[in-house]
Amino acid sequence: MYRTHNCGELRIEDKGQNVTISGWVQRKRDKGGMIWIDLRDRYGITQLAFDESKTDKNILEAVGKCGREYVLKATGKVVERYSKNDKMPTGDIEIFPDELEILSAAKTPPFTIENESDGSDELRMKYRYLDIRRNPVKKALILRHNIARETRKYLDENGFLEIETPNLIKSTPEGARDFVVPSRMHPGTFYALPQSPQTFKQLLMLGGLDKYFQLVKCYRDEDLRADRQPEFTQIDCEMSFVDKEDIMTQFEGLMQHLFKSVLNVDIDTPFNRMSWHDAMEKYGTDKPDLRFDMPISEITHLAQNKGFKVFDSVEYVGGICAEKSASYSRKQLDELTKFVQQPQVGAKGLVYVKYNEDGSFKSSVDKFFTPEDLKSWAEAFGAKPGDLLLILAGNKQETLEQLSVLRLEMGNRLNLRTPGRYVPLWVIDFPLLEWDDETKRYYAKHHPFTSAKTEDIKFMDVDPGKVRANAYDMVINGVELGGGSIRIHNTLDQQRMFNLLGFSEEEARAQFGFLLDAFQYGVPPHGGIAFGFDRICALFGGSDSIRDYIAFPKNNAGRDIMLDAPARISEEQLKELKLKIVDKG
RNA sequence: GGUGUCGUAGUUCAAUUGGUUAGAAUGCCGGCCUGUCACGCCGGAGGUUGCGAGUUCGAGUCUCGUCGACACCGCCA
Repeated sequence: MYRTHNCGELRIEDKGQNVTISGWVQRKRDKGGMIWIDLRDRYGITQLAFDESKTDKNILEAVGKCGREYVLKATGKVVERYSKNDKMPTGDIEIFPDELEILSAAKTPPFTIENESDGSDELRMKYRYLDIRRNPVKKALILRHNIARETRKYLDENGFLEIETPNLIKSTPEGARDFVVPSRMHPGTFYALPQSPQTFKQLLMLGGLDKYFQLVKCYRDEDLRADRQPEFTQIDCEMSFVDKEDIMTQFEGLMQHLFKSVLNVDIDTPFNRMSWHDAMEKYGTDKPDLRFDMPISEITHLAQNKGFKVFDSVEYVGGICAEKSASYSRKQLDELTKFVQQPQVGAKGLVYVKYNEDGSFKSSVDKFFTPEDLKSWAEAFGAKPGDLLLILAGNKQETLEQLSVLRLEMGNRLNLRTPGRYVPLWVIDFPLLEWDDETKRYYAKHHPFTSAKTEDIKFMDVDPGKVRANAYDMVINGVELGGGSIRIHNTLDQQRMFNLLGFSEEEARAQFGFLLDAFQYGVPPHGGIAFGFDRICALFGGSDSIRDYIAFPKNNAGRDIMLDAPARISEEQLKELKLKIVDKG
């Protein structure tokens, strides 16, 4: 037997028991005469003690060999410590082993297995199995497990069925790039890995299953980000005989349950709602962080025709008001200017107006504007003495986006993005379609199965860009956690949608014939939502990167540096698949 | 596809802005120490400064290329 107890559970009450524990050597302290080993497993650390004058010679010899991360099995009596450690749960006791077995020797690990490791990200990813031994990584994976368990519990209790859908499916032209898998039995043809089980879950509704969910891997062959992996997990859900309100209420409930059961945090329902249009105008983004307000105000009409060419020559002038920041130094303002001028942000420059405590103004454009002008701006911003106005100008769309980035930066600098505080929001009334200038056609903003708002259907033929969708995104603290829609549920509307997207009837049939056929056999009105499970984990864990919550993530370039994947395959494999590599890049 | 930052002992970083033998901490190895728990003390080993070219009397430092890591833009219905 390898253990009677784990390394985290023995207490003073267990004094006198004969126990066996197994684990890894966290640390060895040789004091001369006395030697201690901290033995670690998933549950904690227990100290082994060895007395050079009393412990068996063979055991001492084995102890001498032990280095960090050796795997040991130790049997002995639990004794009360002579000097206790109140920082450890097991700090009152230790074990004097009378048997010790080295189960596995270990090379010295390339980085320290401590809460604050000395290893870089790259090194820790290469040796991810060692990294996982560290408490922060272990905790993140436990958090992920807890969120998964509570998701299943809530959805089960609400009548949802977890149903698996296939991973080898068919490539579709819309949306993200597909990962593709060659078929051996049908040379020259390919499966695609699903970007989401979208059509399957709709067919499950046709199948009458009513309420479906799945914790499901999805795959998108696009470039990575801190919050984007090529394979990721969704909480994918669909319901029948529901409208938008039913779904929003149901999944506010899920989120409320997760916050309460996993973090013991109370969040209020119903969540606030904001139209996509308002979000873009007020915050420059469709996923505003509402832990702080600092909305964007437009002052184009106040700032133009006063002789300042930069403002006169543009479509849009607007900015944000940072409270109590008029005392910002030249250096800080230069930093902000540099920040917005980074190519990633792309602003040409930054105009500031300090609304001083004494009511006077100091700005970078004093040459062009009178104090009265600046006062009118301050009023437009709702600014008070002591506030700092930060103003950008340019093309409207781009400037709003730049202001949204600047707003988040100011939120960070002013510590307004409080960790542990959660402000949920539904963003609704998304445009159904997006015009693409390059290909001169509309694309579905969400996906081609999303229905239009009834009152906007009249614009469908005359001004499709104006049609709003029955879609909703859940945003918490500026993170887009999930989104969904009420689906189209009749053949005619679906065909009209494919038409708008430029599909010929034949193309629509070839791609989605099974769905159009299915729609002829009695379709319940239905809709659903999908959450980024990894993002929920990162939000709950307080991290910006989902990699910390994935056991074996891919790096920035989509590689698994532990496996060294992707990799070449053998000539035999290629032959079997009837594939030929023409250009190795 | 593009932009930016970075790359120096096993590891994390430094090197006075181009100048002697590239340092520190930590880890590792050896020795001492009977109550440690980030133990302590003494000693030791450890380097093709990612790789390649160039400028220079002289390059870790400057230039170009290349490879890699990270963040972002494009992309992600």
